[in-house]
Amino acid sequence: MSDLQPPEEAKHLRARLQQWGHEYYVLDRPSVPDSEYDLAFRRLQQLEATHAELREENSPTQRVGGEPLASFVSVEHKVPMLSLDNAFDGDEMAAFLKRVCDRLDQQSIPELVAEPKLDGVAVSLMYEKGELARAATRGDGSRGEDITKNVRTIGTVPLKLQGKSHPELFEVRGEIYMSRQGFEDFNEQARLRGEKTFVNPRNAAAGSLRQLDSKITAARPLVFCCYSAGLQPEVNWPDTHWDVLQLFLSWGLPISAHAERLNSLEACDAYYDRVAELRDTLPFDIDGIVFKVNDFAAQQSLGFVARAPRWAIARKFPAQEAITKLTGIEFQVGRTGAITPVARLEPVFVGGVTVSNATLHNMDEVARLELRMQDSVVIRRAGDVIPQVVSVILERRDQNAEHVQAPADCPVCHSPVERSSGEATLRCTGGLVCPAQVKGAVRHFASRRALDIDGLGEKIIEQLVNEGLVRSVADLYSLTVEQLLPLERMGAKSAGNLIAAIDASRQTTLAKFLYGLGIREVGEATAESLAKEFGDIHTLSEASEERLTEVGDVGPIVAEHLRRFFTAEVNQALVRSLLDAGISWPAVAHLAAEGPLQGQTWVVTGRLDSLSRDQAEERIRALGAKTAKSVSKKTSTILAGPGAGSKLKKAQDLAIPVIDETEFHTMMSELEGE
DNA sequence: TTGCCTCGAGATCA
DNA sequence: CTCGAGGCAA
Repeated sequence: MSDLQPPEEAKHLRARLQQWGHEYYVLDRPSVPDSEYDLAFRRLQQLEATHAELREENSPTQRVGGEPLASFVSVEHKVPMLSLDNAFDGDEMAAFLKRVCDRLDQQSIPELVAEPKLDGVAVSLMYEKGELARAATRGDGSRGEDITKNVRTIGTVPLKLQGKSHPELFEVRGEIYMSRQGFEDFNEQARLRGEKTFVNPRNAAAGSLRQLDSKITAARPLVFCCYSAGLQPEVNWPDTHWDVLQLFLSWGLPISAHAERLNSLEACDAYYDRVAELRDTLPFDIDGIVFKVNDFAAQQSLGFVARAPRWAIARKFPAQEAITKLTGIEFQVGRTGAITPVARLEPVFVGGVTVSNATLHNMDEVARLELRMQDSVVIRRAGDVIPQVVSVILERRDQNAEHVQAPADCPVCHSPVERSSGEATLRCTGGLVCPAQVKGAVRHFASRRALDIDGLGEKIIEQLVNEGLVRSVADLYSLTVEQLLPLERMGAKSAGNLIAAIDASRQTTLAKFLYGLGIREVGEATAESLAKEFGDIHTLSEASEERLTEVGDVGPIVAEHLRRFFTAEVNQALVRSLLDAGISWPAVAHLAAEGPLQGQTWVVTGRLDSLSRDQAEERIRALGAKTAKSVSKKTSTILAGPGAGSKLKKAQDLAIPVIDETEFHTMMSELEGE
């Protein structure tokens, strides 16, 4: 070996280490003793240490981690990482398959690929010229974080693909997880060292990936398993999902050992039952089975809904349940005054976490459960996360158990409670008199998506309101450093930072401001639409309900909430003082002002192929027209796709021009060209 | 809703 | 050393 020149020797060592690593981690069948691997590994380290020019990012030596990062960088997913629709029982599974058949316009079920759904963290790996180029978290689906350095340390992730003829660039998606054994062993070691332990393998995996120091990640027993392609080449690529998995496998990318092709509902159910049976004996946690339509052409014709493909579904295992005791009920008052009963529970470990609270939503739910104080209850972690009280175990009820009383007045400010007809929720009528509502309003106002006031967290708000320093969001703008200093955990530095953050929030956007006001039913999207449509707060605050309804996604209910908000004296005063405090925003060009379609009102209905209805409306509004959801005699034109129903009929009755998608595109490009 | 990581800064102790 | 805030993931 030593008769080789260093470059050749390094190359040679890398090839061998890569092969041995693959045998060890992926195939689980080492062909050489650990000692031989270690020897070669150290030799390579030595070579790289003495010959800087021989260092490589994807050398096996990089598996031990490198220099810590200052922060994670945000990266874009060219192909969005969507989530999957869930099926919680056999009926929903059957309904999914029926939808697939209907949409494909065929009688028989297309071939499906099934595999267990690993309970870990989803990741995207980009391979460029056969080498790992980038690894990223899922994030919000369109942007995630670059965790390449951490992922490089995971033995089962190939740094270089095996074989030849890999595409120039492609993306592998999969799950990074910790095996049950790895998790137990790690915790055992941590306990011995007196360090803190993880509560479940999933959190252990997620936590390990979030380390800025990849050396720490390297010491964690993480495993990778891939389940699909993301960005994929257009030529020289298989036609089916299954073949892609086999191709991945041939390149050394680990795939599920349990993947199978299935052809019927019965086969899917049988597969599900079989894996469910196996679940406890598997070396890793799973939370269901994923079924995907195998053929890419079929996938393509099925397409997507909102944030999930129509060609795949996750059939979840029944949520884990546990029995515990209700120790009390707390009535929480939210920022709109809504009073929510929350069950306080004796802590129980269920589905990997300790649950001690569960929302009961409203008094109807309490009645439905027939819940009484101190009852024994069944708790479930529903869907993914939110704990639910499923039922009461009546046999264990104490004879004298007290009924749950709805509060007659607000538990915080003692204002009267109202329950409007048709609504299940109780509401405190205190408004700004109620400290709980003020705290909620401030928290919302300061939140990231609203005015984004840094450093104004829960505890500080609590103190500000309790001390009487803040009675409404407007009071934030007259706070001084001196007023803040007496608060807990508030030194000169923090106080200065907070005042500066509040000051900075004066410069904002109309949409953020509107959203921050916390008007009922006005979320980010609606606030954005309103800002675009009206451009300034005065016109908006004086707009009639009818005028408001003309805005996309504002219906009669939202319009009424808006009207009610802006006609209330307190709110007018609030807006005035906020503006007086110097809150301002750059003028918004409001789109309805001009454009070739000015004065027209369009309605979009039916299914469109090349774009969503919302996108079509967006495009229409950009040309100056308004869009509405229902047809009236004021409607100028209706864009109708296949499946249009009553709206199309009404348009025909009223003799309103109807165009189809093709005409629409022609028309739009002409007008946009002007 | 819970659990995890990271950062800045206040609190505490030597 | 500990706490609070903030961000992220399921």
